Amino acid sequence: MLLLLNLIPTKNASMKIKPLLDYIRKYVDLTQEEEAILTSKVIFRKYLKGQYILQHGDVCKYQCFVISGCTKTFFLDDEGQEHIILFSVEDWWTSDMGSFITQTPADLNVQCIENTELIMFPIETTEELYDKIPKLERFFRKIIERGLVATQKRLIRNFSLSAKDRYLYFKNQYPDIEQRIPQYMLASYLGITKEFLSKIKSQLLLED
Amino acid sequence: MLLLLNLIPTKNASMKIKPLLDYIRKYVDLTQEEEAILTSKVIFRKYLKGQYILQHGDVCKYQCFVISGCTKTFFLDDEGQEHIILFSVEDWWTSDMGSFITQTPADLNVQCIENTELIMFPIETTEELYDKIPKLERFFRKIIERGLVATQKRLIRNFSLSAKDRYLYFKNQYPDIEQRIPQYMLASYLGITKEFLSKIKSQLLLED
DNA sequence: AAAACATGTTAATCTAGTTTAACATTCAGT
DNA sequence: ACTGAATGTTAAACTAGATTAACATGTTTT
Repeated sequence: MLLLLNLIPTKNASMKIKPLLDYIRKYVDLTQEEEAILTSKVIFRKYLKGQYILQHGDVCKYQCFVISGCTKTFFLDDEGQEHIILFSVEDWWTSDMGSFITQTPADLNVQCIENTELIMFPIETTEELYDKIPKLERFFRKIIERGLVATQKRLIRNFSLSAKDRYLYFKNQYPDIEQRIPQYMLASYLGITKEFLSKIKSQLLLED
Repeated sequence: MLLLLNLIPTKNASMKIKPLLDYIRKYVDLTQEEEAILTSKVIFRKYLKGQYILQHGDVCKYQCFVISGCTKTFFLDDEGQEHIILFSVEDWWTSDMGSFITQTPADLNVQCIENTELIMFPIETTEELYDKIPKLERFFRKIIERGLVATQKRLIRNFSLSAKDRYLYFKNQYPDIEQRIPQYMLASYLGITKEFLSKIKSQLLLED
């Protein structure tokens, strides 16, 4: 019975793709035909907690939209230290853009820290999709613009805020994410050690 | 005589815009008509050393391509400390993308640290330009993708490299820029104090 | 040529954040 | 219920980089 249901891809796909279409609608208006073309060109996929969507050294073949779950994007420095640069939850994107646009081996790793459902845009169909649906190119331009601004602001925060203020900013900006991830991963994201994050939190508890 | 020459805008413009057209050609191929439309929609402007192209609090109305000269993009933190996030020289871009895309007051300042010649893309004609020349939207998508990757890599470097290694990276990546800017600005860009940069440089001199 | 200002150096003291290591706690697997 | 692995806390010693301040050099302005 379950197997049978899996043989009806369009119905299945049209339900799963809803979060993405809702998201796209905030930026551009697609016709029903355009939505159908889009649906036919993307890939739905589930990963289990711990699985890698992208591994350092592999060429990044997809830009991924997260339907459910949570991923961490990180790299390992020369000492093998893990540095998390992004958590992606529902309605966020993940990939190694550098690897994707140049089709060279990735510096970054993307690993699921929860069971995760994704919609993947394969590199082979991306240009075709832009040609067929110029509005999608506009959409991607806009979200990449926003991505650039967000990254720039993060850079600024790292320059100008103390570790404590970066933690408070994160807590305030993404109140739900803190509950979903281990503290040592948050410490890595904030650019500090887990011990120091622990110290910051106990200091904050004393303050009020 | 000089005045007379200035009355021939097209010829003037067609000479000045060459560096931009050469730059665009690396990403997309424009027809002669498209190049002419582009030329008619952008603004050429010169600034003197010290002048501001954008000031914190103003809404950013332009994305600027640098033909000659050098600008610094910076912000002031709560203590009034200046943090430089970008130097833009020939063939680089500058603006406050966050302010530009949302048309809200800028966090950033852009100031010329040399006499600087720019080509400015005004916000009012940008969408029109994208509609008339979809290849330009592709062009901007591509350069913004590259901008995002560069910013992300800078974030990674700030997390994983020591001040010394960040300095060496800069020196290696932009050997000519170091000669054009005062050390205290480079220190600000690297996220360290000018005194510490001075120490790093004297340490490096001792090393070999 | 002097004054004034911008930039650079050196060195002492200070601090934010790291490292190490010992000990709790939580939670999954048997 | 027991064990081991993953995660979290605390505290001491340590280090990268900041701060302050005194002095040096260079470059505009008058």
